[in-house]
Amino acid sequence: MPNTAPNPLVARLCRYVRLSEAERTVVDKAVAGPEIAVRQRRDLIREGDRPRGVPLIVEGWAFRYKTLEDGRRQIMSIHLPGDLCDIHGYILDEMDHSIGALTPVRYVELSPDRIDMMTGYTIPLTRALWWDALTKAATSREWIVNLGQRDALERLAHLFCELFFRLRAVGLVAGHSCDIPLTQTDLAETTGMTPVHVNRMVQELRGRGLIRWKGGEFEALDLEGLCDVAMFSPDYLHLDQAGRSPDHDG
Amino acid sequence: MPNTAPNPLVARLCRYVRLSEAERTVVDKAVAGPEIAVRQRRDLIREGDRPRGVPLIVEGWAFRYKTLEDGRRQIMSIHLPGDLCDIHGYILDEMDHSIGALTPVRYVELSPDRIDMMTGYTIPLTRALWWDALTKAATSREWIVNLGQRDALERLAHLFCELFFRLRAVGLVAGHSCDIPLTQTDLAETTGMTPVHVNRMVQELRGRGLIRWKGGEFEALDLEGLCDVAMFSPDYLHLDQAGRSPDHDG
DNA sequence: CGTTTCCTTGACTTAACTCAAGAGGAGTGG
DNA sequence: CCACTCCTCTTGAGTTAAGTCAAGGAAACG
Repeated sequence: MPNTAPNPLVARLCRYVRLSEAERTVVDKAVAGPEIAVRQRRDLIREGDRPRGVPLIVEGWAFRYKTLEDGRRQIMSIHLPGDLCDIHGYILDEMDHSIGALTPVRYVELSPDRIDMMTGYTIPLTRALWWDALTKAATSREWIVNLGQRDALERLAHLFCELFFRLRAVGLVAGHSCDIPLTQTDLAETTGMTPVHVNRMVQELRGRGLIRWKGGEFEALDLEGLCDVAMFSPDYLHLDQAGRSPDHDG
Repeated sequence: MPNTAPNPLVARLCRYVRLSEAERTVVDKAVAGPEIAVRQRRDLIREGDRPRGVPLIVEGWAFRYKTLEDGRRQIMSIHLPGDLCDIHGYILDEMDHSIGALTPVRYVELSPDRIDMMTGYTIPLTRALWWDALTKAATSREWIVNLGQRDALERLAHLFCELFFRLRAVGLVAGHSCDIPLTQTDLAETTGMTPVHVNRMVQELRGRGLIRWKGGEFEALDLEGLCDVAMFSPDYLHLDQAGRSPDHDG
């Protein structure tokens, strides 16, 4: 029985535009398909593979990464439930990086023809898909700023802020708390520092009373303070204008 | 007399697919429009502005950047002639960053309806536009890897490699030489280091006999060696498969 | 209950930054 | 044509943020 749960892509696209019943049906059809389960720390797709379709994360956390010849690894993006990984990525002949599962992940693979079914169906739907792609591009750019200009503490704080805002946008924050099921080594590979130094910076954030984070449970004790440390502004996530109809169920 | 010069967007898209006469005409029409000249170090568009259209760089080097509250600045991407800056960026209400001119720049601003004219005209054309957007996203991700995992020397070498390959792809390399009209401060803001340290690293690359770079003229004395230092692989630029018909006028 | 993974801490090292000053060019105006 | 400024590049000396190495502890796992 597919899709008894709310379609996460519909939820996502409704952040950007108001979708008609017909549009929702099209998206539902596009997403209808077997869910694939990936175990923690396994890959959804590997560098060098020919892309088959576009993964839509239904549950769990995924991440894109690249490994250098000498083993250094960098996480290039983190994908949360509802995230579409690179719509149209299937156009390229070969993956230039890998996508892995940080936690156990369930996802649906949208085939090119199902993508085509959505793009070009109506203008608002196309627009919403673009919007999603654009915010992902903006997020990549923000990570460049983060890595290039912020020091270790700011960088870590910024990542926590981003994750917090993104999780909140998909309803995964309760109060000031959410799950952040990353290891400190994951954070290190994301922020370009060593695990040891991540540890020290996490403690610093804890010591300043900004965050609690233990066993994967995260709490923003002082969100404003955390944003200040990070010089974080959620503008690049383009949530505000988008959030004009949070009542997805019309 | 518009477009006596070859249309740079046609040239770009022909890297990805073979375009029909009709498709070329559509692209020509989309690009037909007044060229805008921007003086060196001025902005094409600023953070906070409402995007008007999509800049297509005709001549010169442009760059996206973001400035933090305290003045630190990061260059997030570099745009060379033929580059389309974020097709569909006009969908977003507000720019979350600025685009400036590194050199004197001439560009055409494609209005949303001209973009729409191209997207959806035919499948190959749409595909080519997507391809272009995808390689730009891949480049952003590679910059993340660069900033996160490579040390100063590798990082600088990597940037030189990327610029060299990209310039070559648009016919701006002669032999092993090309213009790289950046200051060392520009490189610093791109690679997330200080100008002083950029200087030292440039000298190191010179000292190893890998590059010559003086007065904006760059020469890859030992391209292979430079790629080795950088652990550079041009895969992410997705030039190879694309380059199957370099004879654009065929 | 043993093993593995992850977190934590300390002591030491190093890559990169900071500050400061000088040199070389390019452009400008007297 | 020279003096001036401005900008970029260069170099040196001292400092600091972050990395390295190593070991112990805590928690999770089978």
